[in-house]
Amino acid sequence: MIRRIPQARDRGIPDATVARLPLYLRALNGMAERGTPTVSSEDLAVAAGVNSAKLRKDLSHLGSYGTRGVGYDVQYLIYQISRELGLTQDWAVAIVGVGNLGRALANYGGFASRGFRIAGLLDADPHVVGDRIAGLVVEHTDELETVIRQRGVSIVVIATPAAPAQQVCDRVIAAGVTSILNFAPVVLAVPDGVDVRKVDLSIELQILAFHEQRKANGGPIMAEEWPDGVVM
Amino acid sequence: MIRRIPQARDRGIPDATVARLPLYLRALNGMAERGTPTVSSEDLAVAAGVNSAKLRKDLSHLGSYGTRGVGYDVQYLIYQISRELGLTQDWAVAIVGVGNLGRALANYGGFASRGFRIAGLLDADPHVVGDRIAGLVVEHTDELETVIRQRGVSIVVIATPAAPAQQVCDRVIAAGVTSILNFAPVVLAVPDGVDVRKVDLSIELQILAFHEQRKANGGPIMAEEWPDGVVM
DNA sequence: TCGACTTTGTGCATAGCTTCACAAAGGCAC
DNA sequence: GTGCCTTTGTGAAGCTATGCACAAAGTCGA
Repeated sequence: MIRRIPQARDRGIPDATVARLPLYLRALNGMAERGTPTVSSEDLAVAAGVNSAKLRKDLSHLGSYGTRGVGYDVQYLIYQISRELGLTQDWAVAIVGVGNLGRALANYGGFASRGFRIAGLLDADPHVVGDRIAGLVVEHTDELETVIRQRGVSIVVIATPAAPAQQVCDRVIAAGVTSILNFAPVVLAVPDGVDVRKVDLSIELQILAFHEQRKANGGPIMAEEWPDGVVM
Repeated sequence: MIRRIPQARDRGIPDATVARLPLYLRALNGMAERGTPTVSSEDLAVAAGVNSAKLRKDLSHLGSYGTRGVGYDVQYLIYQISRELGLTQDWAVAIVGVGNLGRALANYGGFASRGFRIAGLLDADPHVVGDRIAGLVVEHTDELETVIRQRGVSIVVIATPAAPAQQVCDRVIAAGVTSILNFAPVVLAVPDGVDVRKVDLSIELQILAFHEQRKANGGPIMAEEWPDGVVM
């Protein structure tokens, strides 16, 4: 039926693997810049901060792209991972909410270099609309649907406060978007078929605080030896 | 070295659970603001976007704080989760790197409300040093060790570019910090006993792109049914 | 007090992820 | 070609996380 020539086994890549592919890609790009022609799973694993067996298993899900006794060709592996992640095509991204975070995202260089093109910046605040940020003029959120449809936006970043996030979410989904990156501190309700990924800055700090508290209390072993405290 | 004593009465809370506690906490805070006195695991699970059995199992790791037939007392559960996460104490946080992202973090309200006090903003750029952001004056990174020691900083946020991140990391560890939140796109090398959590904005987009590409290609179900193509 | 009803806490089965360990595969020297 | 060396790719084992299903434990009205 449909020919998928370069891709014999792109079925069912585990989520955990997909989440690590960008990590490998970054490590590989660093090696490519330094002119390294090939890399072993051991070296790449160290550069990416993972176990080498895990790395090999991850890569085996993409195909058999290594050479036994030698390792992986850096350029070829970069291409294969990029293709698997969909980074060989151009993705139009819109950022909704141009506060501090939205500005930081708009100016973040890590997007453009990986095939993500910021196609629109939108905000509800008339004082922000018209500002020029990272080469784009901020538009009013009234234009949300128009921007999405006319510029082929397929990924939307929500960087608004918590309150308007769900409404923005509903609107972009109605406009056909099925991939959302959410920075607002709310759980977005979305229909099946829509992917939401969430980044929460304060959650990460809270997880750190948990571990820090453990350390301060004399380590994880002592904790269990505390007597039961006052119970309500 | 860390002793691992697997004990029956182990108070070790699974990492997956710890990562969800802040989520529950936020949902509970919303309920507390609306004056809700008690909540069932079912309702709280919906608010947090998880399965109710998972929520109950997570909470059971903290203790038996619910009442059968009734649910959980919102205020009491907030207190217990906060205490477990270490949010009942005050954490002094320093942010290194006051670019767009550092500014966004400094102005982010979600920190102060959870016991995280920003005790220092540092940058290497003399043009930025002296700026007043979120009530603090930006200091030069030369002062890093002084700021950490004199203000009791126990958590450091690295929001610098990739290049200086490892050096900043080394210095804060040398100054006694063992919890680091890293926004720089590098894998930080740290000794045992130091916790690093990493937030990478472009990785999240790449994961979204992967799934978006899958959808565009006819969905993940069809993929398995494609015949094997040409293999290199 | 009792019985109907609600909701927790958890045993258990399952699914998914990680790590080990090693046979298979390729390069290289001679 | 042969033998040795390196490194991949993967079967299998072990570990962690998930979700079902239900007994236990509590509330509440009569």
